Amino acid sequence: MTSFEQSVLDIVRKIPKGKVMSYGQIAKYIGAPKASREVGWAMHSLGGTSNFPWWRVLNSKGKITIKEKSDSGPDTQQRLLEAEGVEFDNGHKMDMEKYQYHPEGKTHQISLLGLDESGE
DNA sequence: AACATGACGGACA
DNA sequence: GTGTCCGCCATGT
Repeated sequence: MTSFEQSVLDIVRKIPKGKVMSYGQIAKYIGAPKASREVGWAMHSLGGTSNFPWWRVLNSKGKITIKEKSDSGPDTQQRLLEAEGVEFDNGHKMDMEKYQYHPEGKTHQISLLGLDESGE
């Protein structure tokens, strides 16, 4: 486990319920803006670890680009997100601007969505 | 060591 | 808005 992966896990665990972050955003937050693929690889390594919110991570387009897997596929990820209140458009995309989590940027008035951001 | 691939992202057409 | 290409970085063959 590299320090990079450690950082990724640390950040992803801080994403509150009902919110998401993009691979590139996480990489940038860590200090390696070009290592978006590394973040993706880190998630791949975890391969559906249930005790960690891997599903709150998607690409900058708000699209689930995860590869089709048996245990943790795109369907599973979308289902988990919708279960947290994330609305998907056309059944496969979501409003990134609306649900993206900003660790430092203080969450805006997301409360109007009716989501309980205090729920970790 | 070299080449191909990938849970990415941004620039272009 | 969609499809393709190129750049990045790590891994697998």
